Amino acid sequence: MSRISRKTVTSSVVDVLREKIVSHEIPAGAPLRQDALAAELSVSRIPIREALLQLEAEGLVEFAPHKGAVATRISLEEVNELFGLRTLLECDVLVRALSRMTERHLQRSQLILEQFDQLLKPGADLHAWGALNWKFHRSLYQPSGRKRTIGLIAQLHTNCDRYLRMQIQLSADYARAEAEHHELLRLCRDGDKRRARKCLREHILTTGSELVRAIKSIAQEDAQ
Amino acid sequence: MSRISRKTVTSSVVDVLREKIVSHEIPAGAPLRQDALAAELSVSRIPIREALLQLEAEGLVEFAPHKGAVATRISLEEVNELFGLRTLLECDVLVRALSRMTERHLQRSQLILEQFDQLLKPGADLHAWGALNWKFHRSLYQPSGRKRTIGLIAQLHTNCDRYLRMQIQLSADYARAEAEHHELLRLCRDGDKRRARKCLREHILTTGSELVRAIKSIAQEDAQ
DNA sequence: AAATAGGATATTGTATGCAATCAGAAGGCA
DNA sequence: TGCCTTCTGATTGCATACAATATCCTATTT
Repeated sequence: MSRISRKTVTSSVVDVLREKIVSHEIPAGAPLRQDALAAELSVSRIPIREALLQLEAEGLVEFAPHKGAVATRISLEEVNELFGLRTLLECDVLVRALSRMTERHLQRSQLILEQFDQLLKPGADLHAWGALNWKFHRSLYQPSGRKRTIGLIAQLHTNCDRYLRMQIQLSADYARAEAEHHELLRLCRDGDKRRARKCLREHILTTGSELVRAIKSIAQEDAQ
Repeated sequence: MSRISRKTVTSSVVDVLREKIVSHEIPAGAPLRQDALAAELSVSRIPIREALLQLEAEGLVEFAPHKGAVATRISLEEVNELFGLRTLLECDVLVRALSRMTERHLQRSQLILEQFDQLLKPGADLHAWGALNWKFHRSLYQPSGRKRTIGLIAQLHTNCDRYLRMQIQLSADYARAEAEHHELLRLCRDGDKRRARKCLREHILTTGSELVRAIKSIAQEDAQ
């Protein structure tokens, strides 16, 4: 069942670096020295370079010829753009998915939500939370069959996660997200396209604006 | 003015291979042997590998570990999805751009359209046509300031171009596109968001469905 | 003292070579 | 014959080594 899939060194490096960047272990703006990373991960620079190229495509890294890679720094405008893109793409694909959604799909999504409930208590393993969140959203979109769109959305989620993890004050927002997930799934079960779409739209946009607000307040504290 | 920008070998290889794929000199489904390409372009396999990774991110190539890269094969559904995505993203970004569009922007777009007129006569240098087409669209979207979105759209255009070039019977469709471009620019000048959006939407969607129709008829001929 | 040129050092870009893996053919066994 | 194993050639993945470029420091000049 579980495919053996020989992992290449490069793909492992991609995963490690992605997590380091999304978790801010590598902070935004930090230069990514190939030698240093190679030594740290005990590999040569080739897989490091190839990994950095892939991360550049994901928007987590910027490459400058002969100067090296840097973890992308993002502005408030770009956060807005990211969440705007998510709204646009996810609402579209959700509506398409609703036309083809079966009981089976709904049950799968329900199961993921139940895993969520268990996760929330111990107090926020952010990595697991982000992964599950994406899994839930993806589960809703998959019946649409729009693989390319879903791939794009996946990248947007990775980027959004990175900034969501800047917020320390979690419980309130995550509880809200949790409630909205249940509401969304209920509307999908009812097949109410219009309301489901609206619910998703607000789910994404409020998350985005909460984030922007939090970042702004952090920035103000720093300025003092 | 024009930055010197030392081109790396890798970036040249990316350009060469992209053009080969988009122009169908490398046909869909063809395997891309690293050694062969390296020999052909007189470089080592390293820049070839790195180029293939970038092209994978652009959706022109698929990489399978230990098996190598293949020029992506695309289905009719995916063509539909591509044009659907373009519609969604481009209409959104156009509306945003219209709020900030100045006379300067309009003039720049106008100039590009004039270059178009000259191009059409000699009889379709497809590469130049695609490049100009993108330049015109981008010019309309740039005032939005949505860099990330525009980047995504750029990739979609590359992919669409690739399939547009399957159509041999050009003049009719390109003349239509040409007329629609003028119409679109006029509506932008008027600041008529609703009509401009609708015009763009139809511009993209009809191009897409014409393409699908053409591909279908080709496929039918082949089947006989 | 400020600015500039030059060179030393750090870092990236690319080539070459070897190891790991895959695909297909040859051969053994039921 | 049909199926599984083993081998061989082709191909990719990765490490090492070298070349090209950028960056920083210093010395020199004005």
